[in-house]
Parts: sequence; structure tokens; C-alpha cells
Amino acid sequence: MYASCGATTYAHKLFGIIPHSHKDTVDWTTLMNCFAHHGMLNTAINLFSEMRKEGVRVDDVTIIVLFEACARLGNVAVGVQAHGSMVKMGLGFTVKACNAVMDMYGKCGLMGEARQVFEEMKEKSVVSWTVILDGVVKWEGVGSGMVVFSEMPDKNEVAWTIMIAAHIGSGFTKEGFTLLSEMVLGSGFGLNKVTFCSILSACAQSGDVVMGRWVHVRVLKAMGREMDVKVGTALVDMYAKSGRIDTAFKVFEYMPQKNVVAWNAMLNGLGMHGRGKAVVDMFPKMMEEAKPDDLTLMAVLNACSHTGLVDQGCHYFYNLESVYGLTPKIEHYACMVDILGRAGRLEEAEMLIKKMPIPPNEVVFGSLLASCSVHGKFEQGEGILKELIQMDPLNTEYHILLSNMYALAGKRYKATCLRQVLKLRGIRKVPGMSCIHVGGQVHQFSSGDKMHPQTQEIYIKLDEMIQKLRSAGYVPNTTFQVFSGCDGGEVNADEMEEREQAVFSHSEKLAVCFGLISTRANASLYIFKNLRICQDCHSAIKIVSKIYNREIVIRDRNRFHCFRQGLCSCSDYW
DNA sequence: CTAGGGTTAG
Repeated sequence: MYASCGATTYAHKLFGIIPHSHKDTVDWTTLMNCFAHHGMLNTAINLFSEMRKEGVRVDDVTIIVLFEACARLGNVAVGVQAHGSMVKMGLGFTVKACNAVMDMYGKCGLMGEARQVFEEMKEKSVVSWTVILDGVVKWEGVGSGMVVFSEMPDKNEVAWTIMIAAHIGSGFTKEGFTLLSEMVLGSGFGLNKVTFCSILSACAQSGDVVMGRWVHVRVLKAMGREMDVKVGTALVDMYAKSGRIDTAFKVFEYMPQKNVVAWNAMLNGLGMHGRGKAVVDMFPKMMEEAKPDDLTLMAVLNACSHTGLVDQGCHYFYNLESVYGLTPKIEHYACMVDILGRAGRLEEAEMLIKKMPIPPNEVVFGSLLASCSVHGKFEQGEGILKELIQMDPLNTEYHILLSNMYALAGKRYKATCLRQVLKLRGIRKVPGMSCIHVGGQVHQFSSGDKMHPQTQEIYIKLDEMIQKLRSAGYVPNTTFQVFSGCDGGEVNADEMEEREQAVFSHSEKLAVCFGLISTRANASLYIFKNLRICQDCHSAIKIVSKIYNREIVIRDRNRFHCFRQGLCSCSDYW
């Protein structure tokens, strides 16, 4: 009774008082189980050794309880030893006991042993297959997992979920979704809270709102108004990261209960969309309902930095401990350095780094370098780059950033040299890519891309667009277009032309053109870029949004830019 | 006996 009530210590004491002769297998097992379920796995394992010493008979449930404990604790030594001696004793293993043994081996990474038990089993249940599948996927990869999965005589929803989560988790989003539709439409399985969450998280990552909506419909069908907090949060995050911040807010408002994580997701979303004011306004409301944590303050500071709310940001940062009871972490320092740096207060930012009680990392310096680049402080930038290269020698972004700074200052020779250094070392810049979801398909573009089946139409549209832009007063900004072959002298007309062409065929412009020709008039365009949007594209797309009367939402590496009627939601502060 | 979830700095 005490054991099942969770009074472990009392149960253990009482158990000690009873003479050993009066205790049977069930008593011992009950107590072991009790310890195992209260996180006291070592005590459970010790109890098992004691039990063996006393010569008490070991049954099916005892074996299962023991191996479950070893699996959870990752205690291979005890598990392997116990299994070995049990086999020597000639103990009979039921299917369930074998499953528990295999699970232990699998969780500890001993797939050879797990497979051996599996091969030797005369009878295998679906669970046996699922246990092996889980181990294979975790230790041998999704590909090997697929082989086991296809060999399974019948598949349960656990097996399907393992495969779907593994695909999505390894970046094979498309394959994951294919499996999902097979599971739901082909095999008639339902989805549960766990599957909803992992799928929505994948949709958020890839910005796939079509799939996200499909899941949302199923969530409503399955749970109705009784929305689960975690599923609700996953929905909020998915809509926010797909550029639908208003929908995210609606889902958030309808959530019956909200915890810190839900608030964090909402505040983060608003921050990414440049709604710093909304974040600052919502924060006090949040405090009435939930206690803010590290991530909340990061979201708030981040929002301040992206909106230029410098004083507000300082206020939150300096009150982290006194008001919010939080110890400042390196992440908070990084946000603060960013707030000061973006606002041009570079000396203060550098002072803050010098005064930090934690050693600064590459994020902190990276942020400072970016700010130096924006504010043209190349001497300071050079110094920071040296630090950064030591911390992260293979990173190309920092070199490019500094190179762009030189280019901006007219020091094209230095800019070119820096790129040469990268080239000589064989380090290549991560290519910029832009994606646009149209008609349930993802269309991807790189700079100067001619691979798309509708390339011709896209480039015709591009020419038309550039012409319209020019007559609206657009002047291409080729400052950052550095060619490795140039000698740093005057730019001649031919090269100017070449540079302009390079800027025109940036991936985000191609994606916009494709969006313009493949969607109905006035429809909003949603584009995702893996790097930060470039200066020239930013000013060009502002004008595009006006002359074509389109809302264009671009998610770049850092945040969202929502272009509408010639303006951007970032207010050009980025 | 099997899977197991939501927020995370530049």
C-alpha cells in the first residue's frame, strides 16, 4: 500500500522489518517497481541483487521491471550481467521479457546484442519489432530503419510515429509527410498529441503553412475547444514562423490555458515580426498569468533590439536579477550587445563585453561585428574579426561581413583580398537560397538560377520588374557585389553592368518574380531565405510591394520582413 | 514490454 502511494522510504523500512521467509516474489517485485518509478533506479537494482542472494524466485514481471530500470538509467553493466546470468540459469523468457531486454540493449546502444535476442526469439510480437525499429533508427539511421519498417509483418501507430519523427528530425521533411499521409489516409490510424506536436514543429521549421493548416484541422477535430497547451503552443509557433503572425495571435487568444512556454512562443513570434511595441505591452499582462523565465527575457530583449527600443531593453537587462529573479546568461548579454550595437552605441557594447562575468562567445562577437559593419567602424571590426577567426576558423560569414564593410568604405582592394583568403583556404560561402511555397510545392532559387522549368517566364518578368523599379526611382546598390578578379581600380561601364546583373538575379528577386507570375493578383507572397536579406533586395522589394500592390513576407535568417505599400515592417532597422 | 511533444541570442 505504501509503495503504491509513493511513500518509498516508509515502504522500504516496513519491508526490512518483515522477515525474509515471509516475503515472496510479488513483494520484492512490487518494491522494486516502486523505486524504479520514483527515479530511484539504483535502489531498485540493488534490491534485485539482494533478492537473488536470498534465493527468491524471479518471474516475468521481475525481469521486466529490472530491465526497464536499467534501460532508463542507461546502466549497461548491470543489465548485461543480469541477462548473462539469467541465460546461464536457464531462466525462461517470455516475449514481453525479451522485449524488455532488447529495449535495454537498444537504449544503451548495444544493437548487436539486441539483434541477437531478436533473431533467437521464436515468437515475435509487434512490440518486439517496434523495439528493434526504435534502436535501429536511433543508432543506425533512418535508412536502416526504413528497411526494418518495411519488413514488419504488421505496423502499429507507434512504429509509424517513430518513422515519421525520425524523418522530420533528420531533415527529410517531405518523406516524413508522405509517411504521415500513408499512416492517416492509407492505414487509418489517428493522430495524438505527440504526433501533432512533432509534425507542427517540422512545419514551423520549413515554414509549410499548407501542411500546418492540414494538421490544425485535425487538431480541432480531435480535441475541439479543449486545446492542449503544448499542441496550442506548437500551432502558435508554426503560424508565427510561417509569416502568419495574426493567425498565431488568434490561436494564442483562444488557448484555454497558457503557461510560460506558450507566452514565450507568442512573444518570440511578435519579436521576429518586428512588433517590439506589442511585446513590451504584452509582457506585464503575461506576468499576471505566468512567471517569466530566461527565454521570456530573451524574447523581450530580442524584440527591443529588432525595434530599436534601446532604453526599454536596458531597463529589462539591468533589472534581470532584482525584478525578475533571473541570473543573466550569455544569451542575455548577447541580446544586450546587439541592442547597443545596432543603435550605434558600439563603445558601450564593447565595455559591456569587457565587464561580462562569463567569457564572451562567438555569438557575442558576431553581433558586435555585424554592428560595426552597419555603422562603418572597420578598425574595430578588424580587431573583432581576429578574435572571431580564432573562435570559429571555418565560419565564412564573418569574413564576408568584414569584406562588405571594406567595400562600403570604398576599400575594394581590401575587400577583394579578404575574399581571396577564403578562396585560397578552400572555404566557400554558404550559397543564398530563397524558397516560395506555391500550389503545395516548394520552389527553390539560388542566385542567377536557371534550373526552374519556368525560367524563361521568370526572367521576362524580372526584366519588366527592373524597368518598372527604375522608373519608380530605384537605383541598384552594387556596393557589396565584390568580384574576386577585380583589381581595386576604377569601375568601368562593363563591370558596372555585370555587377548590376548579379544583383538583379539574387535569389529573393527570382522568388518574387516567380510568385508574381504564379499566383492570382493581390495574393500575398511568402518567401524564405536561408541568409539575411541583402540591402539591395530590401529596397527593391519595398517598391515592388507598392507598384504590384502585393504584400510580400520574407523570413530571413533572423526575422521577418513584411513589405506592404512601399514600407517594411522592420522600419529599415536591421 | 514499444514512440513521446511545445519556446532558445548573431
